[in-house]
Amino acid sequence: MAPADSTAANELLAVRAAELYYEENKTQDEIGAILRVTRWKVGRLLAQARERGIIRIEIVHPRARRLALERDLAARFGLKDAVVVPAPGDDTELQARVSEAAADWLVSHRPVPRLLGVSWGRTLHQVADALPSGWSTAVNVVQINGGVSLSKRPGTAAATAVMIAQKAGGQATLLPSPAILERLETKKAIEGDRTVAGVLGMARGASAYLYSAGVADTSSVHVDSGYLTPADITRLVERGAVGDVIGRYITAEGTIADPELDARTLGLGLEELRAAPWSILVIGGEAKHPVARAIVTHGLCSVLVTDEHTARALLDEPDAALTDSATTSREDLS
Amino acid sequence: MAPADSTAANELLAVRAAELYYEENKTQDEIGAILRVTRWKVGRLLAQARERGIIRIEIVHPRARRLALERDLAARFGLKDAVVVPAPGDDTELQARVSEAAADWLVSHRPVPRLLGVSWGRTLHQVADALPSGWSTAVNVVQINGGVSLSKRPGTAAATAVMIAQKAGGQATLLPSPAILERLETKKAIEGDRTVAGVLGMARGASAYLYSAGVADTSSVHVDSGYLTPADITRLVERGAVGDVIGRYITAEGTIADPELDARTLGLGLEELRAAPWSILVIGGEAKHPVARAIVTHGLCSVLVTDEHTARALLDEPDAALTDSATTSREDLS
DNA sequence: ACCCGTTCTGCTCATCTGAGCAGGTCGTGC
DNA sequence: GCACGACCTGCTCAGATGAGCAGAACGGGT
Repeated sequence: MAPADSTAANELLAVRAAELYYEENKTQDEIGAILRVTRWKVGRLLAQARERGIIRIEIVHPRARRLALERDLAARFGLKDAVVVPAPGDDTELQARVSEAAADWLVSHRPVPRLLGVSWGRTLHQVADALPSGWSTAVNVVQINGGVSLSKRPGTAAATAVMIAQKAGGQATLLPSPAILERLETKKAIEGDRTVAGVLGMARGASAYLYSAGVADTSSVHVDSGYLTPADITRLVERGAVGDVIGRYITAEGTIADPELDARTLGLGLEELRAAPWSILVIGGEAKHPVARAIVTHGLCSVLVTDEHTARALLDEPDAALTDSATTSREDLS
Repeated sequence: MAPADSTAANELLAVRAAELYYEENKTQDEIGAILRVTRWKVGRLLAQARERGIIRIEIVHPRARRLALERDLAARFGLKDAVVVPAPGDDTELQARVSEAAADWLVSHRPVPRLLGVSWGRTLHQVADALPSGWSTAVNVVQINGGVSLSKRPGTAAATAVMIAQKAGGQATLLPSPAILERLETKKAIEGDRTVAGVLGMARGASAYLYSAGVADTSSVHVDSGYLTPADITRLVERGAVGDVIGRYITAEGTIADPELDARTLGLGLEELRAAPWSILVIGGEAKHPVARAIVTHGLCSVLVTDEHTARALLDEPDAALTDSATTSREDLS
């Protein structure tokens, strides 16, 4: 190896070259004249400076993306696509950016889905909002899980689906049913209803699913909507639930946390999500890291739209194959 | 003007183009294919992105410099040269970087000074330390103000000068005298001494001066060395002193704060500094902003080596000459 | 002293990129 | 309805840049 002295001298030269090139907009030739080296050496110095991270290039824009993270996510979890946006400090702003990015993805995604299955929630509503009118032509929309009929703000679930369809000049088909039923028989009865069965059938044939996920805590929409009590949530958490996917609470291992409750939950199943050609998960924020990990590591989505912190959290975790990750996830419960 | 929609669409395109160009190292041609625009448009989008500040390029390195600030400083204060280094959080580190930058400047400065006049102090000592052995050939060094004979660490003033000379393979000539004398007669007597007069004469003929400056407070080396009492400092501050330059306390207006004290101070005068072809001020840190401003605005240095915060502080201050058009001149800087 | 592998240097050449220009597009005012 | 001007687009062409190569310089081992 060359003596340390020459390395250090080169590094200093590289810094000077970088300053002149990037801050002063000089050509490599001019820089060569100033630093008394050939222009080829200037080129090499700049290449070194870039490699060593002396030059930091950042794209500062709310709509910027983190392509490197996207590539890593797709490779690590076998995703068809990933979208990662920079995370602002503000959590509300973060949700907005992630939703906007999801809307962007939908707009530019080809082929355009003939029929889009959607869930509902705050995130999905923001995605709908962010979609430009006429974002596509004749995309029909179908709900894939029960709505919020008990909600304090009734109709938001329906409004989301309708808005998405309307803006694409298509029709929305709503699932006229609560998300979770109190009794299994009721659920079966509703499921057996011709209309409901028809919608579910249509939903199963959708060419893409768009959904978000909730956290298993008392701030959940399910509690808010009256479908679950705080006590239900506590029980779910005791059973290892990290959050819900289209109404179904799952554990870190990607399994149903409470089969009895799940049986009373109306809508598409996890397997249908997993089997779909395009299942797009839109999720952002620190609180959702555990659910996001559960979904992504168990193949429940094929496209992930998220923020860079979530992306890094997912990538930092050693591979799920390691057994002791189970014990680790238990600690989350305490 | 074009409709807002197209502007926004362009901005988004510009962001995508920037990502592909700077993060993915794609050519403008490839980007054009991806974004479905011509490669010329990609070039224009990138230019726009750069103009609008969407792309931020930063050089992260301890030896990096702030060339834009250097240019502004030189233009604003009529300096022959300026060196501005990025400021780390740590103040000790900052001093080290500024000193190192001063050493770098000396090493690469042409023509090499035949005789270099130096002051002393912590900063100067660090500069000496940072100089590489053999940084130049046959540069002789002469002290330009009295030393710290009363100091708790005697000899550091001498050591600084000697080290600088030694590393350049030259001779150091020391000024064998205290910095400030108690009585005017003593000062005159010493000044009249053949040796001292000879050194001072030599100092007046130096081709460059290298010095730092002290703050007018009780942490000053002069107090530490016993030349001044805290009470003296208080009196100086009352008279408007902001700090000392080669032992002489000056006000923000660039004038001698206390002529009586100044008369008892042995060494080069301010006028000699001002008249010198190369007078290099090495100064860094928040506390020294006022002295730095006094020196720089009154032409006492022709080369300034400092940190970016000090540089910005100097530049932010509206010009002393312009009273009401201060805001206008701010805009000019952008 | 000599050889060999590694790194560095300056070069050619093909490619990439920005400046500048002619023609097209759009909105505006008469 | 039409002409005008501002802006945008795609182009030519020259200058800037990176890949790849042959020879030089260097360091270490025998």
